[in-house]
Amino acid sequence: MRYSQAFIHTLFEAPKEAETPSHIFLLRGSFVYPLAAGLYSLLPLGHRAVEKIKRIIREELDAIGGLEVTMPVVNPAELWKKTGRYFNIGDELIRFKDRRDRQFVLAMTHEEVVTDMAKQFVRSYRDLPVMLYQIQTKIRDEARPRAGLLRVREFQMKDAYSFHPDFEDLDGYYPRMFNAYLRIFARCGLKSTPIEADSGIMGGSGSHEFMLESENGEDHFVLCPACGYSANTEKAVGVKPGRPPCGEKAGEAPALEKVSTPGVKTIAGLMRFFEASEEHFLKAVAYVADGQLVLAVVRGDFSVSVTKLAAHLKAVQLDYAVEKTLLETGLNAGFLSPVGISGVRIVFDTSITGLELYIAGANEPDMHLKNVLPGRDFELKERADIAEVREGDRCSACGQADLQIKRGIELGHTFKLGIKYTAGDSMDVTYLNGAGEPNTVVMGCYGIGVERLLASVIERCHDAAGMQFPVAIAPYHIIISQLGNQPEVVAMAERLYAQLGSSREVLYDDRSESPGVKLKDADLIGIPVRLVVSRKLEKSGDVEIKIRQTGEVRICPERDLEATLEAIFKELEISIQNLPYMDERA
RNA sequence: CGGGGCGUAGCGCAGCCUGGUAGCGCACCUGCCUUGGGAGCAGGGGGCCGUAGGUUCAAAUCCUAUCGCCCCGACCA
Repeated sequence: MRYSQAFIHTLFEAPKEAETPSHIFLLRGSFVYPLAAGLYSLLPLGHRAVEKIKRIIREELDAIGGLEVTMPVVNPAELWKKTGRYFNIGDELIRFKDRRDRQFVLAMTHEEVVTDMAKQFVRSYRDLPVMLYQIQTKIRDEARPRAGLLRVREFQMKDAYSFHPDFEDLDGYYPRMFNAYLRIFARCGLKSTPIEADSGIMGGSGSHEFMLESENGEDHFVLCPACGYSANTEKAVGVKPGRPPCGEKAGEAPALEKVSTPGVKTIAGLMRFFEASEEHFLKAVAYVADGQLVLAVVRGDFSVSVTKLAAHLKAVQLDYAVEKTLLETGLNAGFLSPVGISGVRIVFDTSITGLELYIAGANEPDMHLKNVLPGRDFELKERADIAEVREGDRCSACGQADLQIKRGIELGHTFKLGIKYTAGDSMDVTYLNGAGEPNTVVMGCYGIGVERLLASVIERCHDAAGMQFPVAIAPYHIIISQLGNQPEVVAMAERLYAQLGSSREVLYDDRSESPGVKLKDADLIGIPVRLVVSRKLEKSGDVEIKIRQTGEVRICPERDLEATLEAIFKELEISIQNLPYMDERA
């Protein structure tokens, strides 16, 4: 492709809205063009890179028996009502009516549609297992799109769904998908960290998110440097350290004491007032879980994990309680306390024990309670792990090291769905087993955001000058930068373009721009191999080869060029195939 | 949805406080010249100052409303 015809319009300066590297370079490099918040067109370069990612995904999924399909984005609402998601999902799901006033949704994922297909066609155990996948547009009215392609409202997702005769078969299949995911990300040049993810109300027996460690990610996960335990902070369990002795012995506990704390509003203020550190306080937070008021209580040095609390309560909808709700129940926002209230479900975190004294709110303005003893001053009935794990908490898996908290981008998610969508009270999908008895089909589902994967590669592979694509997903393999427009230079560049074009994807920069412009553009768009043709080189019959990733420069006689390039590409491609985590294939 | 910031040429910005003929750099077009890291000279085109009201003789500038975009948070199958 000739650069002058390639619809590439790079930007000298980064548009001001862009802050993360992938966002900046995607815009500057003419890969994407923004249409509205979280909506992007893919320009020719971006489109080519995305198509290459899709090809890798197809190869890996086909290799584990996947069958590609395409399902509609417009779905009848009826189907989504059957699984309950029409009601359970908030504004993120776009709902609308057609001209006949029939209700529809724009699919944000395709469990309903694919399960409907399975219901129609899976009759016998002979039809199982089967894995269907598609690479299709997903629409989600995200509350806050951000960072270019990292979080958008319309994107292409590879979503795969597997159907199994029983949980055992799903458990057997799941590692194959797990490893296909590792291979897909590795082939894109990324080392992904699989972490345990929340399964919450979804039930099922397991879920993994594949994270790319990145400061610009929006997810947090913990990692144990000793045993490798890793999990989303929403789910991760750490050892909660006991608190240092506070001078009082529980056995001879002093009586509950009400203390006036006029004007003391903040935790910091209370700590000064009582001359006590955070862990001596009870922190109570009020939520409304599916319409029911719930008080969550954690030790003062922890915070409530909304995900863990929702999972514990099996709640579909969990929101902070508004002050009005609290007043109606006789509770006082800001001075919430488990002491002396009734008729409200209270969940205590496991950090709270009946052996320590605490300071708590008094449920009335400007009053706190001292010497609060769980078990004596309130019933310590419902205890669960509802606190968010913290950096430095001891690993609960091995007990050997302190957990680290990392930021990451979620590249993909695999999920043992179980029978959430196939159960009798959902879409009721059954097959006949060998004995002629009806059994419920068991499902798994697996997703990868394609454009996010592209952005993630750039987050990881770039320098100050621009992107540095691995060969496998670069929009072109080679860029020929013709410097100078003397006839013999042009002739040489044209010759190389014609010659190399048969075996490689070549972008030929034929513009009559100054050398600086061409070289900067070549760096910016991250083509792995750059060939320079100039008057000086032409005279000696040489071509300059520069490898984008390493910056290595070689001068090569024209007659040796093809062989040299093949050797270079072999090396570049092998260096990806040989990454250590490729050995994790099952 | 809460907090903050920004809307002036394709991009980056100045002008706004203190109202009075809309500017700069890059990009774009024409010509000459130049070709190893975003060249030079000359000429040229491009604007409903986000939108709508209001104040005023006069509004990019002051007031009100509204829309859009970005960042932080909440939320996120």
